[in-house]
Amino acid sequence: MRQIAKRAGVSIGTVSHVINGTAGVRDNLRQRVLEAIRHLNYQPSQLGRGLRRSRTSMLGMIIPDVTNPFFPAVVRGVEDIAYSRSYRVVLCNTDNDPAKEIAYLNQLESYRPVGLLLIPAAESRISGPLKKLAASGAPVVCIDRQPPGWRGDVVMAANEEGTYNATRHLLRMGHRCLAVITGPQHLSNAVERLKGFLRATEEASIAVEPEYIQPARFDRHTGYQAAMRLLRMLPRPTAILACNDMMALGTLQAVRESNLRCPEDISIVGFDNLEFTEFTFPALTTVHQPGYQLGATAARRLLERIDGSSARPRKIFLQTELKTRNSVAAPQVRTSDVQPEIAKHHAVAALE
Amino acid sequence: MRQIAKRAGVSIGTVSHVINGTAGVRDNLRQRVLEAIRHLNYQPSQLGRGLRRSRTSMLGMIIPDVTNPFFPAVVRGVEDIAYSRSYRVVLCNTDNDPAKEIAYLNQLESYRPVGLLLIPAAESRISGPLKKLAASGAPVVCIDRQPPGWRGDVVMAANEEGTYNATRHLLRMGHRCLAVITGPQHLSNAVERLKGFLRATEEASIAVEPEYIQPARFDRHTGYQAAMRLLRMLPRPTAILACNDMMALGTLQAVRESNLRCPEDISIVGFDNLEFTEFTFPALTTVHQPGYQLGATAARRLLERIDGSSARPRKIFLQTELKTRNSVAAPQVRTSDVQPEIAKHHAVAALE
DNA sequence: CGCGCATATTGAAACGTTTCAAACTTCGCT
DNA sequence: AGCGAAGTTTGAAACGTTTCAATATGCGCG
Repeated sequence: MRQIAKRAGVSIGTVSHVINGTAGVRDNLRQRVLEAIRHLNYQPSQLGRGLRRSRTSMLGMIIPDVTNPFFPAVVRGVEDIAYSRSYRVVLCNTDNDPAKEIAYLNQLESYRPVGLLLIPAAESRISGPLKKLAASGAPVVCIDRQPPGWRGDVVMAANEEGTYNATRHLLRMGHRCLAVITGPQHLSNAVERLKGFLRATEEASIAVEPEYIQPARFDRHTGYQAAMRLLRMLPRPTAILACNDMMALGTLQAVRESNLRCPEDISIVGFDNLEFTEFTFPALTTVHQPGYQLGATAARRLLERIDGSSARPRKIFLQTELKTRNSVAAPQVRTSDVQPEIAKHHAVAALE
Repeated sequence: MRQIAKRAGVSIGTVSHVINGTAGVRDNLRQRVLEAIRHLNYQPSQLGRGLRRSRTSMLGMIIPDVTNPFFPAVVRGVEDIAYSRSYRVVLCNTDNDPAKEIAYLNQLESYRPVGLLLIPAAESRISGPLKKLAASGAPVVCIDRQPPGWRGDVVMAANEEGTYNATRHLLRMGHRCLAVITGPQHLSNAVERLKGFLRATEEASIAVEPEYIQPARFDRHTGYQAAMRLLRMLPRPTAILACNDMMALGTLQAVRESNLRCPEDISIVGFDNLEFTEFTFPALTTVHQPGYQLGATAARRLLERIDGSSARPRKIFLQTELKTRNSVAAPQVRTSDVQPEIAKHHAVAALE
C-alpha cells in the first residue's frame, strides 16, 4: 500500500479511500492509484484490515464430519450464498467431539469471523461459549440440530413431520410390527424423528415395545448393529424405520447377512435421501431432507444478521418429502397380527 | 493483552514472552501472568499475531466441490493431520471454475496462510498464480491432479496402474469388446486412467475404436450420457470401464433404462471405491483409491515444507487396489469374437 | 481580488501482536 | 565491596490497514 501511494504520488490514506470509496477522490488521482494497484497487482491484506476494523470477511462453519455424506450438501449451500456476497468460509470438523468443538470455536473467534454457522456435535455443551461469541458481536446460526439451551436462530428440517409421514406410509402398507433405529437422543433432530414415529404409531393405536426402539449413532456401523439386534427379536419386525440413510444402509447390510430379503421379508425406510439411495438394492424409500437448502437458508439468515437485522430469533423449518422406492412392500400376511380388511389392502398395495 | 499486563503488573512484552516461551521469565511473574490469562480467559488474536509474524496458523485448501463424494475423505485426511499440529483448515470450493479458483487463491493469499493444499479444478490454468504464491513463502502441495506446468509436490493415486489392473481383470474374464468413459482430458488423473486402459488393451492386442472411448466430466449425469451413447453402438461393448464411481453410477442407470442387465449383458467397473459402491445393485467392482491417505500424505508433506524441508519436489503415488464385486461377469459367449480356450476360461470365471 | 465554503488530501493514531535493543537485576567472584 | 556476566524485564517499533481530525485546494461570489 505504501508502494502504491509512492507510485501514484499520493498519501496512503488516499489509496485507502480509493479502494473503499470512503471519500471523494478527484478523477486524475483515482486513475493514478488504480493504475498503480493494477501494476503492482496489489491485494489488500485481510489481516491488517481485519485488525483495524476488528472484523474480517470470513464466515466460520463448524460441522461434525465432512465425511458424513449429508453435510457436504449443507456446506455447499452455505458456500454458494457466502461466495455471492464475497464472504469466505472457514470449515472445521469437530469429529463429534465436544471438546474439539469448543477448541475450534475459540480458535475461530480469535480470527474474528463476521459470523458463524454451526452444526452442533452430538453431546454438545456448546451454548455457553456460543453465547460469549454471540456477545462479542458475531451472529451465530445453528443448522440441523438445536443445542440444548440455545435461544438463537436455528434452521432445520421438519424432522418430526418427516418420520410421521414415513411411518404412516408403512402403516398404510399394512405393517403392524414396526421398529425404529434412532439417532443419539441428545440430538434434537434425533428426538424429533423418534417423536414423529411414535405419534404415527400412537394414532394408529399400535403399541411399540421399548426394545423395538433401538438407539444408534447415525452411522452405518451402529445402524448395522442395531438392525442385527432387531432381526433377532420375536416377533421379528416387518418394517424398520432407520432415522438416517447411513443407518438404513447398515440395516440393509444386516438384512442381507441374515439371509432375509428386502422388501419381501422386511421393509426399510431411511431418512435424508442421499444421492446413492436411488442405486442401492433395493432402491431405498427414504425421507428427503433438503441439505443444500438448509445451508443456503442458514447462510442467508446469517447474512441478514450481519447486516444488522435484529428480528426475533426463529426456528426455521424446511419441508421434507417422502421418496417412495423399492425397499418397502406390504408385509407377508401373518393372520395373527393383521385384520382382514387390512390384508386385502396389502394385496392391492402389492399389486401397485 | 494490555489488561493482562496491567493485572499482573508487568509489561506487555513479558506477557508475550510467557505466552510464547521466547525468554526466561521468573516464576512468580509467570504465575501471575498465567493467572491473569486464565482469569480474563484470553485468546490471542490471530489477526494481530498473523500481521506481526506475517504468517498465520492456517492452511488453505481449495477443492473443486465438497459435494463430490470423493473429496470429503481427502479433506478429512488433511484436517486430521492439520489439527494434530494445531493448524486450522480453510476450505474453498471452486465449483471447477478456473476463475473462481484464481479468485479464491488470491483471497486466501491475503490471509497469509502458512501453506496451501490444492486439488486443481478442471481446466485450471493455475500454475502462474501458484508460483507467485509459492514465491511469497507459503508452500503448496497439489493433490490428485497435476496442473499443467506445476513443478512442485503432488500426491496422487497410481491412476494408470489402477485402470491397467481393472482392464486386465476384464480381459481375464473374457471381454474383448471394451469401452471406457473417461474424465476431462485436461485432468492429469483422467489421462493417466485412460493410459492404463489403453496399455492393457494394447498388451492384449485388442484395438479399441475411438468411439469406444467416450469423454465425460466425472459426474453422474455426463457418465449417464456417455453410457447411453455406448449402449447404442454396434457391436455393443460387453464391458465398460468408468473412470470414476459417479460415472459408473450413471452407467448403471443407463444400463437399467436400456433394459439391459448388469453384469449379464454388460460388465461395469468403476474407480474410487466410494462407500456406496458396496450397496448398489449389483455391487460395483471398482478400483479403490485411498482418499483419506491422499489428504493425510499431502498434509504431512506440506507440514514438512512448512518446517523448512527443501527436499526436491516429488510426485508421490499411493497404491490402488481392485475391489471385485458383482458388476463384472464373463460376457455372453459370442463365438465370433472369443477364442475357444478363452471361452472355457469364462465358464470357470462364471462359476467362481 | 479576496473571502468563505465545500470538497480533496493528508498525517497520525489505532487495532493486537512480536521482537529487538536497551535497561535493569541478580549473583558469583575476587 | 565492587565488577562483570548472565539472566530478566521493559519500551518502542513494526506489521498493513482504516479513520478522523486537520490541513490544503478549488471554486463561486461579492
